[in-house]
Amino acid sequence: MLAHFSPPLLRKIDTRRFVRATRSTPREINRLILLNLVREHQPVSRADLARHMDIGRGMITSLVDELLNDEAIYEGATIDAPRGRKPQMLFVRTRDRLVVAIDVRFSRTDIMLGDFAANAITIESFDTIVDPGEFVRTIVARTKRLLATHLASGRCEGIGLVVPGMVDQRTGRILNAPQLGWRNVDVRDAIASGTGLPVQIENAPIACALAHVWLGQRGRDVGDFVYMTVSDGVGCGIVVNGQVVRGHSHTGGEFGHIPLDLRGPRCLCGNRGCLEAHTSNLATLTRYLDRELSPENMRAVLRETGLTVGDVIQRAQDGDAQAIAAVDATARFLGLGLAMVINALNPTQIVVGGEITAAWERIEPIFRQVVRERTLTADAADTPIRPEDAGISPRLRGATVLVAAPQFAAPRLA
Amino acid sequence: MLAHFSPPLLRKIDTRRFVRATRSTPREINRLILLNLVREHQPVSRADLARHMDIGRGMITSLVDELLNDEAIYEGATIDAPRGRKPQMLFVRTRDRLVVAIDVRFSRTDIMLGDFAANAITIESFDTIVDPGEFVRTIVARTKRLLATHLASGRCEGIGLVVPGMVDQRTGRILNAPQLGWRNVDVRDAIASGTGLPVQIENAPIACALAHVWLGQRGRDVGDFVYMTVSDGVGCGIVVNGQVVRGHSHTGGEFGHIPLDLRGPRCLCGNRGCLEAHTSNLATLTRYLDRELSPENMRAVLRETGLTVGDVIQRAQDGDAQAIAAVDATARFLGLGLAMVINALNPTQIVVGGEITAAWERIEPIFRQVVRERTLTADAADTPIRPEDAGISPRLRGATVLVAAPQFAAPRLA
DNA sequence: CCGATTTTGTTCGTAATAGAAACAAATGCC
DNA sequence: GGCATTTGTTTCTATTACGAACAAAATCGG
Repeated sequence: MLAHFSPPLLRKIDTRRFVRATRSTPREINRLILLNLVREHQPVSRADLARHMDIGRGMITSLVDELLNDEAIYEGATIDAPRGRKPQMLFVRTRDRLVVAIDVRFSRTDIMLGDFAANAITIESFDTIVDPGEFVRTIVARTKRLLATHLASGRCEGIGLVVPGMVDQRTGRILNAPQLGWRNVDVRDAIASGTGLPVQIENAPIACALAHVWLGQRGRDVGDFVYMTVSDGVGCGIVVNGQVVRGHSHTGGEFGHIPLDLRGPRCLCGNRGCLEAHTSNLATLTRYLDRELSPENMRAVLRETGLTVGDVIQRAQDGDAQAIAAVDATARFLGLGLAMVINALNPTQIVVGGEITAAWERIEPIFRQVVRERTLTADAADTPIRPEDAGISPRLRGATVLVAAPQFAAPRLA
Repeated sequence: MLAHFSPPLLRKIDTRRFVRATRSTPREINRLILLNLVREHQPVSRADLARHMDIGRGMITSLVDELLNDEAIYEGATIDAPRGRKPQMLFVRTRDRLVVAIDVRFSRTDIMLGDFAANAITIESFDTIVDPGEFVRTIVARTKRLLATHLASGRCEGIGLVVPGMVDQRTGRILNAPQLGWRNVDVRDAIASGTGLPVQIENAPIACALAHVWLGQRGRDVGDFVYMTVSDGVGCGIVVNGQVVRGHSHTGGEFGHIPLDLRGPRCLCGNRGCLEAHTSNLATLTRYLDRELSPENMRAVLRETGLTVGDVIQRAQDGDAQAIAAVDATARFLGLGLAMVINALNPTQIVVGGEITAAWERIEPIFRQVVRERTLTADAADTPIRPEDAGISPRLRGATVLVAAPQFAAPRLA
């Protein structure tokens, strides 16, 4: 008998769109498992793989031959062993498989040429173009130039595009990206036909969560966690049972617009008291400036003062009482948001990304206290909450994963 | 190549505990698909199944023979057809496969002997026994008597136990059931050894969600939805990507203790302003009585007045202004809770269970208005919200499903 | 230096099984 | 009663997991 989930998740087979097993199904599954084992244990020998999979070495030879043929993996040097024939090590091919990763933000757009492991070859940056047609033309031109310049580095397998908004995965359309003013815009197909490359598009928090799943530390359990971005907006990428939660109409993870206080500050979404209106960069900034947060005066505030949250955090660290108060208040509200996520989903951990993580040492004890007060069990209260690792933009890493991960992801079956 | 999720869910294969495919894997998968097809399309012929699965009839004959041998299905009569040989219909065996379903609530416990389709043979009810040892002895004795009395009805395949609290599926222990005062109590293994039957235990909202998945209308999409119980407590059973969400420490779905208003009424959990403190039966009742909701005076209020939410709803329907105000307020707060769920998970639908559904026609327009105000897209605002169908207790149906569903659920693979 | 030992990787034979096609059975129609 | 039509079974074949034998490559001990 096949093993069932252990806790039983009791997934019902959808009798309208199931995937039947064929004679080649076991081979495809095992080949994929093998590829993932190489990915996580490389360098690794065939004999090691046989032990990991509890399968004969003969089977491994045949599966490895297929993967070598497909250029999914390659053979490296033999390695010293204490006794016996020296094993030949296997590696996943990443260096010469290229991805164009694009991160579109409110003011700036980054475009990176990198390999399958999200190692950057070049990064360019330019002011975000709000007109969709112009945006597509620029992306196509820059992509072509990048690839022409780095022709020798390898073959480009696709373009990953991360946008600040909701994406309909079926059509590839951007349903709503308030920061860009885009509603029901299709840039995916235009870029794909312009460049001749497959384009994957995804909303930012989900892309960051995927980056964490696929490029996080080896061996870390990433089956159930939440990635919370606290930046211009506040949103969550949710991973449950190893899979991303997109929601029925692609608007899952919008914890940012759950109200903390019905009498709270006005939010850009039009309501009052949203989590986002309490904890976004703009919320912290306006709190520091003692101004009202509203769609109307937001750009004005930014222009007049030229301040960013980074500045407020810096001033807080320099002892500015007003800045300390503003950041601490953000930390308290963030605690309520985190408690909300914990109560709703009880993830193994929450990863927090965004500028506010620069003040981690200050905010951590504050939000932790609130989380303790607002959760029901000791385990839940102790849910690990970590800041996103610094380094390459998690969104560019996410964009890369959009192209690379499908080659490694588990198939749908039954 | 195997089909990938479409939208790509990019499930990463867990390289520490994957399930490898063997030579018999395709057969087991296809056998399970076949069984589910019979379940959803019965009565159904072999030729029909071959068309559904896009597979040769020979294959079907052989798979059906296996299922007949295992007594998972049975052959019924032949059916009239316009031309050709009359098809022989197949059915899933449910009538003579028995389940003891137990629903433990705050004051009463129900125990039902039913078949695999949750058709009741007998239902008994008794005052809930709070002492775990005494509880186990009573359950064991009643189970034995039930089975002895109805020996002829079939073979009992297990006991399903639904409790108002968090359950650790690994150990089967009840971590915390505030209404019963149980903390880290193991009744599962005691009942199992006392009766010699396998016992499945689950928390109430998840069990109700599972009942909806497995016993809901045929052909309805149940891959992404939330079951919200609004009763003594307020909790959610979450189903995402076809699977139940339990959470890392088994405390997922606790939307009831997310605050709506930090200055709101005190909640039994110790905090202020929880959704539950605004919308539970007790919250509605105390609001009607204009009393404060608090752990201390709650039982007193119940004893003094002898009132239930049912009474308040009845009075509201009879035109009692105070009752109308109380119910309408509950509806508004419920709207905030529903909006919270929609923003967080964007489910295809939300099913609401509990006494409050008796006032559906009154509360529906009120919470719908709040949901519209507090959601971000038109699709989200229009999320179908339905009351639980009346009839057999959804919790007893859930208890039955705990025993029956594992025989039909999709296997873990890769 | 050479055989024994150990470990890695390959090849080959066997049993199981999906898939296809032929066959048998049952029914209505002309 | 043949013939068409549909259902269900049987038979055959190509594929493939699995196991075992085999070959290769290294160390070690005498």
